[in-house]
Amino acid sequence: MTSVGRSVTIQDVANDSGVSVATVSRALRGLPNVAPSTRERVQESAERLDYHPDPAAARLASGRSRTVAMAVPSLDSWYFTQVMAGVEAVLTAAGYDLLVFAIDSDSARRRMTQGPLVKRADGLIIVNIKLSADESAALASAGVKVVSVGAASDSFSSVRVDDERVAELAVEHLMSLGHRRIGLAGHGDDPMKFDVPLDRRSGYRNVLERAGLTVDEELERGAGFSVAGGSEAAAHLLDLDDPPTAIFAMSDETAFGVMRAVWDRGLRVPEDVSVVGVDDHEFSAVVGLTTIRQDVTEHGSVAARLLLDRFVDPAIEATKYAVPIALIERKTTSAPAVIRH
Amino acid sequence: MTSVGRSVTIQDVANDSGVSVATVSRALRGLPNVAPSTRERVQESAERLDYHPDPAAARLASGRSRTVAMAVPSLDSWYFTQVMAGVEAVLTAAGYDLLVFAIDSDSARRRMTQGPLVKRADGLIIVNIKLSADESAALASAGVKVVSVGAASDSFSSVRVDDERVAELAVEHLMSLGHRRIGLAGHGDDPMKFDVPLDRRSGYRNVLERAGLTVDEELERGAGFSVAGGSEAAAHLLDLDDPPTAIFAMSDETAFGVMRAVWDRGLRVPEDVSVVGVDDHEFSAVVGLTTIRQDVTEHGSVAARLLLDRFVDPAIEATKYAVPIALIERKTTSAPAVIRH
DNA sequence: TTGTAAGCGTTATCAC
DNA sequence: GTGATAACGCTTACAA
Repeated sequence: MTSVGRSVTIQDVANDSGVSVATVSRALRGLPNVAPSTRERVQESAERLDYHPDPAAARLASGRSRTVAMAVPSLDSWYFTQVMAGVEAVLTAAGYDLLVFAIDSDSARRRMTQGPLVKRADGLIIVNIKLSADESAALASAGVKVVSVGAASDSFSSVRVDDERVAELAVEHLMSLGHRRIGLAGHGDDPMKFDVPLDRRSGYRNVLERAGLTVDEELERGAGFSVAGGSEAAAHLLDLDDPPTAIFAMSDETAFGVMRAVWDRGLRVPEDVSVVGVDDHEFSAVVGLTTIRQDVTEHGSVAARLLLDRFVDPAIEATKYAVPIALIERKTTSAPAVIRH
Repeated sequence: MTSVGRSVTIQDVANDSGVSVATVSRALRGLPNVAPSTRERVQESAERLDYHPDPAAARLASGRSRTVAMAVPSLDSWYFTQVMAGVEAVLTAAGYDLLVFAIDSDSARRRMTQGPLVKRADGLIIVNIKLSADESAALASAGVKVVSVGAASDSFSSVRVDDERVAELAVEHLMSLGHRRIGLAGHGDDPMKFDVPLDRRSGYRNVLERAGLTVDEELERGAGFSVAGGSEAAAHLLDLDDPPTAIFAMSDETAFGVMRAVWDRGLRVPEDVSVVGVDDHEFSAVVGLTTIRQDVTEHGSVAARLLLDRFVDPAIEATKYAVPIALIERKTTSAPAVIRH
């Protein structure tokens, strides 16, 4: 229980151990060219005095902050916070701190690339955010390393799944059960900034086309990767003159919304409508949702690791890491009960 | 697109606007004693040069970091991230940054009160974490303001719900439907650090005792406020010789796990077992879970606001803010189908 | 192997 | 109302 006031500085440790502050700095950071006996003495002093280097001073002198920033479109989505959990665990183990930003407006977006953020963090992990060339350049020139989760990029490393394949797995599964009229919930409305939905739509179309079916754009309905979005999209699809017998939702949360809309109409899943999601959300097992599984936490831990690697070797080349996926069959998909029309 | 290298400093702005750095600092921070014309000129220069003060330098000189840290037991819980969303929104609006820590080990806990964290943040928001006297003292002497969400405290402000009342509402509802044998899922196993479960158990017992029923400890089963915890607790309760006809789960996530366990046994909700949760999770409406609603995001925004208030007036007294609650009746509760034994 | 000292970019305390 | 200038606590050449 220290008294209020000035805290222990490197100078205190230097005095206590009878060496200069420079030596203390070297000793404590494990730099070479320090006599073992000296290092030991310094460490002992630091420990006894409960010394902790001031991060702001270190940042000012060295330019490095041992902090990484993470930017997500929102904080109330399961996916984003799950990624964050993966990021945090790896960062903490490496002695880095995590700064979190929700990028939900243009001003927030500007703050990410221009504002003081670039001086506060050595690296930036963006999730489901697509950087413009200017934004990338600004970050690069400020010396901020970037790793992207969700969206690919040529200028920095990224971790994502093969989104076309994700959709193909889902739709192939539905087709194999006999479905021919398959709805799509979730191709989103912001293609400028985020291309996951577009890739998944491509995968969806690929399978239909390969099977010789014509793509009916009426069956593709935007949704916000959220429960509400899924409900809205499904409501629309089910009101069609010729409604789908199955719906591929672009996330499990979207799928939950779809299921809700189905139930609200007095229909049953999967008897009347089959549903497939993506993620393998914690609740999917509870409600028996068939889904395309991906380890979301791993997205985060891999991203953090790629970033840390980049810190130790800035010359390392940008990689595109693909997380594995798998179809998990549960109870929301079955053969269509009736052949319609 | 600036070139790589040194960024714009206060000196550059000073040169550009023809005043000293001291004046620039004053002008830009809105301090008094600056001629309006000067201030305008400085602001114009800063804008044009795209100047942003270095947070580390400011922190070093002023002692304030315009950053707050948030510590949660884990990042993969809906509750915590929802609180975080509320915190982030308020902080961002006030120009503060958010540092996130998962406190899932003793070393993480130590880092929170001793390590460099205290030099990185002006304030700390803890969620469902109970500080020891020593920890509180350490934080206080380091000048870090604390606000607690979930756990109350005498030394700093807190925001929470009336947890006894939460449980009472839930159990009274069950009793009014005719249930007499009511299970409790979730009183946790870490009473040293977190007293929400204990208060909820008190509320649960209060209602039973008021009704003249005897409390059967066999019906009280720990659970980790998670889906898995709920399943485990429910499995145990349902295997009792005289199983409950209803279960009060301490969170919606716990309730989902309870429901799963009920279904796994071939039983139905609510026909065989009624279930009530707490939170009003986004998915509760989807599955029709009866619950005690609380605005979780608001927990976070209120906490952040209390902290910011404390920054402007450190002498402000510690308050205990109680967030409102309400019973939301849905489809998981009904009268017990059979009067047992 | 160790010490000296010059920064790093601000803020704050004085004078003026 | 404005300007010097001394901190703030550390890192890092450069010397020794």
